[in-house]
Amino acid sequence: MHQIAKLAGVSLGTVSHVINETASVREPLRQRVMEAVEKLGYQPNQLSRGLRLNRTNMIGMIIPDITNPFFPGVVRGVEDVAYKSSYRLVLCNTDNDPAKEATYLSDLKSFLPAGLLIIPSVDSSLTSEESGPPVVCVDRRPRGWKGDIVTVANEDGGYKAARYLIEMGHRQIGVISGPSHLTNAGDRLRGFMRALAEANVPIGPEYIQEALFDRTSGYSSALRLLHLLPCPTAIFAANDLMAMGALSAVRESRLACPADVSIISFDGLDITELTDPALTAVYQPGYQLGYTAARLLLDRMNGLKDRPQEVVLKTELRIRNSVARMNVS
Amino acid sequence: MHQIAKLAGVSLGTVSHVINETASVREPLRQRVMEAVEKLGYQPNQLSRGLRLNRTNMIGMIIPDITNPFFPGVVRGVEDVAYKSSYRLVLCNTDNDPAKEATYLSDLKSFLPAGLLIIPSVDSSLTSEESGPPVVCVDRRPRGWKGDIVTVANEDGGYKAARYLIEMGHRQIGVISGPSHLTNAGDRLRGFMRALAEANVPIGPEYIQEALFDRTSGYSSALRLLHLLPCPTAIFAANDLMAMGALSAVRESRLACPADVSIISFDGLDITELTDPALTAVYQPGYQLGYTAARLLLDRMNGLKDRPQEVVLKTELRIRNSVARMNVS
DNA sequence: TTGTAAGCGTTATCAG
DNA sequence: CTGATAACGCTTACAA
Repeated sequence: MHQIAKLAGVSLGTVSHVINETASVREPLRQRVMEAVEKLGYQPNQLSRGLRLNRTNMIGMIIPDITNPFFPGVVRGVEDVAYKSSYRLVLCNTDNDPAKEATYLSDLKSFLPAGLLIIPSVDSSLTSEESGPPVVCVDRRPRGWKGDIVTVANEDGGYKAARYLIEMGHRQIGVISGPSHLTNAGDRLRGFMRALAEANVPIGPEYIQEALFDRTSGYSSALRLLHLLPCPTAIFAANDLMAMGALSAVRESRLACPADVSIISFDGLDITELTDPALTAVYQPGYQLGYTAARLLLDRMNGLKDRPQEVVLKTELRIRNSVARMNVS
Repeated sequence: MHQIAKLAGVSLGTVSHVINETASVREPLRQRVMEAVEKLGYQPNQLSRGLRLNRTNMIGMIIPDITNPFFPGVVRGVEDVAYKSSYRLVLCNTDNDPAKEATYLSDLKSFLPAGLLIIPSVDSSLTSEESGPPVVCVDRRPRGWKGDIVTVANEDGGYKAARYLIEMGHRQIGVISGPSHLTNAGDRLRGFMRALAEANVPIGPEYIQEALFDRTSGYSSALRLLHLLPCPTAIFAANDLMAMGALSAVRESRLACPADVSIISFDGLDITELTDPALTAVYQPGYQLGYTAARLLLDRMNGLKDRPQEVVLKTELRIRNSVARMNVS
């Protein structure tokens, strides 16, 4: 910036003024400055800029597992609205590791982002403080979180899954749930159990396995389920990754899906329509989730002062081929 | 920091010394300072810190499409080594949009990252300059790039795919290539063509479709291929996403894979072993790619001054069920 | 309309 | 061993 000022024969202040259009500068001067900017390929230093302004143009986002195809979908939703508003989205992946999440969160904050989007995997380290950038939680609710949040109707989604299984005649049902400390996992399970209870379908505790929302833990949970007697005729996996693991387990047990055991899932990622069989699932709108959260965050960044909002998006049952009709005995 | 100094009754300089262990401070003082740090929940401002030090503790990474499951794998590889060395990885997704890539690149740079990892989708905007943070390219080589780069043996991988198809008796072959301006797409195609030429298997230009490395373009390219006469008995898709699109196309054309048309792919993501049929593919080690690139970047950041390195990882054919043996007529 | 200078939160140099 | 103080690159009153 010094160089520009020198090259254009003006002062630092003036350079800043023409760059930020913060004061009307006479045309010839403006020209000279812009030329200098071009010639030197000047890029403003965001660090000093942010330091001065007390905020940068970046939106930070923390996701638990970049490897789970559900999250990239929500990231795309965020990206689309953030970029259009000329904010830059920077992503941090925590691997579901609470320590990583805490570190990334505080590190991100110390970069003074304009806003923060968090898919929390842990309760701590997140308190709706007044100071600092606006934060909106996405997909999961940390215990005691009182700020903005956008989620999907997990309880209702779980309910729908169970209803469908029951309608298809299943009475011996296994569940692969997500980590119990995650609200979305808990809600899905609760909805599922509610439907079973309403229909008087019993389910023993050993038929409810807790896994980690990833493929390998879904696989081993399914294996445990398949070794139970009586063997479940249907399995509800609380997300697609675990359902895919379950599918592998079924195959390796020399069973057929859905002939021997049906699988119903949660997420409805489009890749699961290519599996064998295509997975019936409760679809949740990942892109919309991100899109909505980002819009809300932008509103906050622009000074919206309402009381905290809670947006809940709908889910929808997508029937494909992984659930067979049972003859009720 | 002011507050800490005041609370501990010392000067700013001393606080800094204590925090960074940049001078041995007498124990009682040190104690007082640390207590103050704890009590105030002090987090150093990375902006000012970076401004002063002329570099931050973040590693920036630019990926072209977070939605393509191949990239999250390489991100994980990077993340693992970066985090262990207490660097923070921040990700930017460009959607294969050259403008976005340029913007993110220059924005990232102006945050003075300690290093930069780029999976380039466009040639421009990347010049191996002396100034600025070390940069290593991953997976694809921009035209004229003379700096560090780690890729996989794409040409050889393409060659392997064609060899296998030929060995299985296929003579009428279609190709769904990636965007021709991307080196990895070009290399894969070149290797593939070389094997065909060596085996005297002809292929008309209309049997080579260029698509965008995503599912929908893979789908429509496959449709075009399937309408040709004679219809290809095998299709090589230059990545898994396009192969999955091709699979959909085959199904919707009421053809069977591999009975009517075989598919061989490139990537070998683990989700493609659950498709129907499981996809035979040239596997490329995504995690290793990221891991290796990150190691190299760390070396550069630590002052390694060698001439630019070029690391090429091996690929490997993974035979599953999507390629049938043909009776050579 | 333009220039000057203070200050954002750190670190580093250099006296005391 | 500790404390002033300048400097990092930029924005913004305020003065000219």
